[in-house]
Amino acid sequence: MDPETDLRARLLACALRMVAEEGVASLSLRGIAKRARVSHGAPLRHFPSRAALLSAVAAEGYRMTAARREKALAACGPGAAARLHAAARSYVDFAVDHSGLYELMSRPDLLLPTDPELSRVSRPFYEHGVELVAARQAEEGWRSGVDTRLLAAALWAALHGFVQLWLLGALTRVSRGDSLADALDVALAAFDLKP
Amino acid sequence: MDPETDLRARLLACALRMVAEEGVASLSLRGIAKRARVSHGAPLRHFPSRAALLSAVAAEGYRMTAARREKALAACGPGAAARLHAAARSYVDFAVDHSGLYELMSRPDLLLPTDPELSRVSRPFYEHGVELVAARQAEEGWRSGVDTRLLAAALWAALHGFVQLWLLGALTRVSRGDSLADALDVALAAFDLKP
DNA sequence: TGTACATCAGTGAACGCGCGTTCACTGATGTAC
DNA sequence: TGTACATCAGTGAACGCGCGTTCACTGATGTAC
Repeated sequence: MDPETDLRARLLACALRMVAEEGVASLSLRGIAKRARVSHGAPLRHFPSRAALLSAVAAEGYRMTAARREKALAACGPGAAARLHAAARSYVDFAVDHSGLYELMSRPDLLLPTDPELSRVSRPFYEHGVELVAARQAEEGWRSGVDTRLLAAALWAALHGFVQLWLLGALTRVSRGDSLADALDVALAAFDLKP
Repeated sequence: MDPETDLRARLLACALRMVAEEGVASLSLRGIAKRARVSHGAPLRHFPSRAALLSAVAAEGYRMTAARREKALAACGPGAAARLHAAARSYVDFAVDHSGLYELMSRPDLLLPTDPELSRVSRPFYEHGVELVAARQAEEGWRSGVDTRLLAAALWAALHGFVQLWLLGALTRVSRGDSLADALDVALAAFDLKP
């Protein structure tokens, strides 16, 4: 906890700030070390490689987006449709608010393919999403004939693609206003994904 | 045309082969020059920078995917729904068959933001997609209340996200079989995007 | 309480790498007269 | 037909950069006796 001693936590905090401010490309070991006011070899005392450090940052991203979903679910109505919609909204909101971090999480070439911490935190996040889809199928008979996991994957894909286009700026030119929430709601409604 | 003299075309051909075989990361100026059996300074006689060369490669990618769509449209039925579906299928097929090139086309950080050739070839491709959506709306009253451009963008986003998940391998574990076409059809049908 | 020792986080110089780009050059080709 | 010149694609050495990682080290901390 002491910012002078817990260098591991400090490095992660610096990396989170850097990826938010300057993007994925700024995440070099040397740059992170410099930001943490520490010699450039020091990070390797806490992470075996750059990819390991970046995987830890990505894992933190999953924790953040999971927390955001929990908050959204706690604040929304009780129906399965409302809950699925709130979760989808929270996912997109997270990605747009933390676009650099989201990009890192989407770049397997920068992460350790088998990092245990990363799987431990990303898998439950995804499984929870599948459950939200299953709940809506069960409660409403929505898309009742469709394989739940494939439906969840397709929804995830649509959200992921939506975020990428939004970050590219391709959607601002397209949506009526500049509001992300409006554009997303219209897009979700077009696919019958809104309650 | 002469492979010994038209170095520009040769460089593009080499880059296309390299990105297919070894991915985006292999596309260094020096590597491309080496593959073309030419000194590492030679490419800069034909392209002002690495980003310019990569933009020309990406433009070729748009030409390829547009050609693929034309072929698919020529082979499919006459209805607007069938045509939209065929175009969507051809887009995903192209991305999966040329995943490295598709990744390059999706990486604006590697391309010139305002390359004229790239816009000249990508904009019509996208506009044609919008027209296919509009045609289905007009012919069938499908999603008739929804803004055409936003609907097209949402569809594009869904396809793009689908491809990314497929290339990640996330969908093979999810779909009933290993067939891309099957998974895509189920996903599109779930969103009422199939005829 | 004091001494000897082990541990280990962090240092900073160094290694070796590939990169994009620059630059003076060579040598072939085409053109003007 | 022959000479002088301009053009220009391609060469290869060099520059300068930032990178991940290695390595011998320092110095503080904790522990055993």
